[in-house]
Amino acid sequence: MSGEKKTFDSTEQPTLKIYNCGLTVYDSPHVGHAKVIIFFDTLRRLLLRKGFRVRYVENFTDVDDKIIQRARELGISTTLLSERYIAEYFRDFGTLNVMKADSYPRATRIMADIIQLVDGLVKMGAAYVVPSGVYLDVGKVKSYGKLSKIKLSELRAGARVEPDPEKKDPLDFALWKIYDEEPLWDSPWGRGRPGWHIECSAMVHKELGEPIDIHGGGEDLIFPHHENEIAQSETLFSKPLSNLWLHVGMLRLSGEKMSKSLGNVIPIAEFVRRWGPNTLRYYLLSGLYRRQLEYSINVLQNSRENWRIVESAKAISDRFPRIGTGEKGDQDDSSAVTSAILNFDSALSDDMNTPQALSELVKLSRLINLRFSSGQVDGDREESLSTGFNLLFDTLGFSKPSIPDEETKSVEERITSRNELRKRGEFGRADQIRSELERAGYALVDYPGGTLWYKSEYLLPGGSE
RNA sequence: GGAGGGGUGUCGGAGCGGUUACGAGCUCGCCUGCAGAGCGAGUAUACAUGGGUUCAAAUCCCAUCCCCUCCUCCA
Repeated sequence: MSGEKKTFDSTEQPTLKIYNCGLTVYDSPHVGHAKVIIFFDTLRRLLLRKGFRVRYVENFTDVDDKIIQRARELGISTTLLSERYIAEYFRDFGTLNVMKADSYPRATRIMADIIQLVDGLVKMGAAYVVPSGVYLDVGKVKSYGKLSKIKLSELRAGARVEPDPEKKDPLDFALWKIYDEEPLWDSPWGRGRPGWHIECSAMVHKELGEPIDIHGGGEDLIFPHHENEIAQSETLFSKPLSNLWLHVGMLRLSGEKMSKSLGNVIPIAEFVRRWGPNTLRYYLLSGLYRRQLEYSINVLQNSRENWRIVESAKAISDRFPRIGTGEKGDQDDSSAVTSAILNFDSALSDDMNTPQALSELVKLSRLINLRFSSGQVDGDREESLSTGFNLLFDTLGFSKPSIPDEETKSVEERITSRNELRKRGEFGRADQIRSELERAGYALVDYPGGTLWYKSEYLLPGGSE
């Protein structure tokens, strides 16, 4: 709201209430959505590690003009359509290793609460009823415009939509729209459906209670959505809706915002198939959350090169959990670990500086790769490079691909036969096995004690497909 | 037109008054059966432009130019 940073203290305030404005489910989730969701996922992971308890709520907008239109085109019900995309949402964000929210309220499931809020606003005189629906009277809200820092007169001057003659002021917005086409809900003012903004006010009220600690979403929601939520909730409950607002910068594709309306979207599923989930996370965290990020092959290749270093270190540290703890008493990386964690925490604590946090992860990764390549892998203490590395890795929400047991077995068998061939000097056949495994997505690294292998996102087709 | 955010080396991207951010890419070596990972050296002047403040500015101030977002639904 003020554009300033705010400090949370886990001892004074053990539980944080966070609400993120989720998706309107009429199409597949795309990488622009992932930018917001992965940001909030990382924020949650940091807060949890810092000792907070977090109650995180994210909604689905499942009644909306676009959903209705889309369902009509496909000849299916709006419920079926939104269920389909909600299922995709869970599938895609599952592969991106995003933690589940504590609750996923849906507009259609809280109609009674929505109606109650609208009714409250009408009774207070802050909203009025006309034949087309119920509108919030913006003139009754003294601080309207405080979030987006816009003056009413300027908004009116710049308005791009023709005013609805039934509204008192062109800026008044619908709380309830009266319709005669499905889907419909009964209300004291007539059958119809709710306005977009009121659903979030209702969900926050029901699930968390005002004021919440953090309210977030994409920067394109600042106006009018969040401004209107504030107008509704604060008029009704006379207390702040949220103590802090976090808005995530848009993802741009060739200079333009990636959005469903413009049709220039990359679905998450498609991205993951080409680049992998961790490369996406790395890429999205490689810029500050509040800044806009450009989507280009060049940048993605960059992220993928960085991710390669990290995924290699992950494989090494899982194989050698005591790496960097004093091989024969002469090698101890504990101070490197300590300072990496320190820098990492201070970067994230300062308004979630994920690019700096990533650089600490990469530094530790390089150190692990270095120790591995020089054979210093079996330390003698618990606290190791790999402990520190995993801490950063997990806080940023990276993941390791799961491999079915049978596949693990078959890969290991092939590696064994490759190593027998290598022993006999039959490098041609050995290399053939290696390249087959690489085509299947497995990276092989020979070292004096054997062969390390792992599933690698670097081997995915990337932008070449 | 109004509001908000940006313009940093080949590229991504921090920094926002004084220290090499970090990383990727490329070149040449080393290491390796070959790879991978790693190591060493290099990749001229990096901070949109023009003024100013200061002992000192990418960082503060003033102008100018360019880009994006919002002012309709959008993460």
